[in-house]
Amino acid sequence: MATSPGKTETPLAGRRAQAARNDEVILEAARGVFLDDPKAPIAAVAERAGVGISALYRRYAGKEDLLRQLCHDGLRRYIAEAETALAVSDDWAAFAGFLARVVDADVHSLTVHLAGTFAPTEEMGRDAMRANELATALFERARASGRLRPDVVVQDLGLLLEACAAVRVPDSERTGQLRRRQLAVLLAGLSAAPDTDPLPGPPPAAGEFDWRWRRRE
Amino acid sequence: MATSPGKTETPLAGRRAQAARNDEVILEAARGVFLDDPKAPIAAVAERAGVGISALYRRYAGKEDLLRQLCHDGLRRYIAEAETALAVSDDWAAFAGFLARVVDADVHSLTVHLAGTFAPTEEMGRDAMRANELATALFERARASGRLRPDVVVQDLGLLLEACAAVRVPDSERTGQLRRRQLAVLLAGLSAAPDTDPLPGPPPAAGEFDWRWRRRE
DNA sequence: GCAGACCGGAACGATCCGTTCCACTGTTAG
DNA sequence: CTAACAGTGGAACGGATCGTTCCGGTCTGC
Repeated sequence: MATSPGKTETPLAGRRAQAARNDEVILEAARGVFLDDPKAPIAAVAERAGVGISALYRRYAGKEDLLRQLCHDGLRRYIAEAETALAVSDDWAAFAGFLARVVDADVHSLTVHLAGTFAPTEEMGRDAMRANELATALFERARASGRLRPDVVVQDLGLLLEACAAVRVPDSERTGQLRRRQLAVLLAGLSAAPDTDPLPGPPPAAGEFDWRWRRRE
Repeated sequence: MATSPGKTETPLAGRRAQAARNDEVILEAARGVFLDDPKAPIAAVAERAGVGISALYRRYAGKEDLLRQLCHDGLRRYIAEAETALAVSDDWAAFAGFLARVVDADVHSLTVHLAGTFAPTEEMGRDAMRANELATALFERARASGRLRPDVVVQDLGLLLEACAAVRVPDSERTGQLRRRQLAVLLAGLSAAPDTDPLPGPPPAAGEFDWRWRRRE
């Protein structure tokens, strides 16, 4: 809507423009709120966005709709970062950079932690598969670079991301710093070292984390 | 029931014995339930224990009381494990063994994740300080063994435990295995390696995680 | 000017949950 | 033997929370 009304060229005026801006404001507020607490009330989103509840319900059929949108956006971000990384020539740098950007953007909280709170669409299913393929490709390249210890598997990335997302302090900037630190420790731990013991237990298997996508609560 | 109780020597008869057994059953159920979800309803505990709600309220003044007890128990367990570890002569083995046992017992979920849901007692405050001292002692010994990279600090243990506690799959035994794996990766990451980059950002500081103990929600 | 897009926020109804209450039952002291 | 009673199960209650709806008001684009 609002694509060609002779005058809406200027970005800042009119009711239409205000509404269009609200689209973004609301999404950003929702991201902030649900990142912090996946089961926050929808009123918290409205408050944070500085709008009324109606402004939300005008855009989304219900809470589930909003959550789905948010999660899907996260998934797309994940895919985009992976594609960007795949264009990097240095195998290890591509891998490490990808993880750093995914951790920085808190994509994990946006996807995995929100999953199960809504009915996923088929498109999300396809995107999730594609995300897996891309991550696997990045992982294989990292492995080929020889800097990974031989007994890690792609699924270890799930544990790694979970570990980073679990770091949480009140100040969000500081949270980012600490997550980077955690990531560095984990990457060091996944790196090939001549004399370390092999990792214990059966490695995480494909599909072992799929339960998160099933309806919860 | 009603096995002629010549005396209450036999551990299995009588109302009194049943009640005494319930003490333990209830605590165990509560541990299981609140470990899984810190804000689970109290009725879930009763159900899991196979008792009525009254049996709970007969023992604890309210939910907060139960939570406090559980958390304090976890803290004591932490202290006990640390003391056991300090008796081990090999510095690194003491350190690694301590962490493994703390992770296995899920002490972190019992303490940190429950903190903030109740008003802590002064004794808990003292115990928390003691726990910190013991952990620091273990950490210093580990550092003295030369197997730790120089830029890690005691507070990194908080991140490490959080990372392990964040690993969660429906099957609890499997969860334990995966946590051990995560722990192994993290310990490898914290180990001294000749050519690694220093860890990024300011290291976690003392008191930076104290906010968890302040009242939440 | 006026139809209607857009919005704020009160109101509503459905849950959920902690706690209380009461009827019941087996135990045990006397 | 029996009268208290500790111990219990679970229904009932009251308060809180939250998703959603609804209505009255405002401003805009035509």
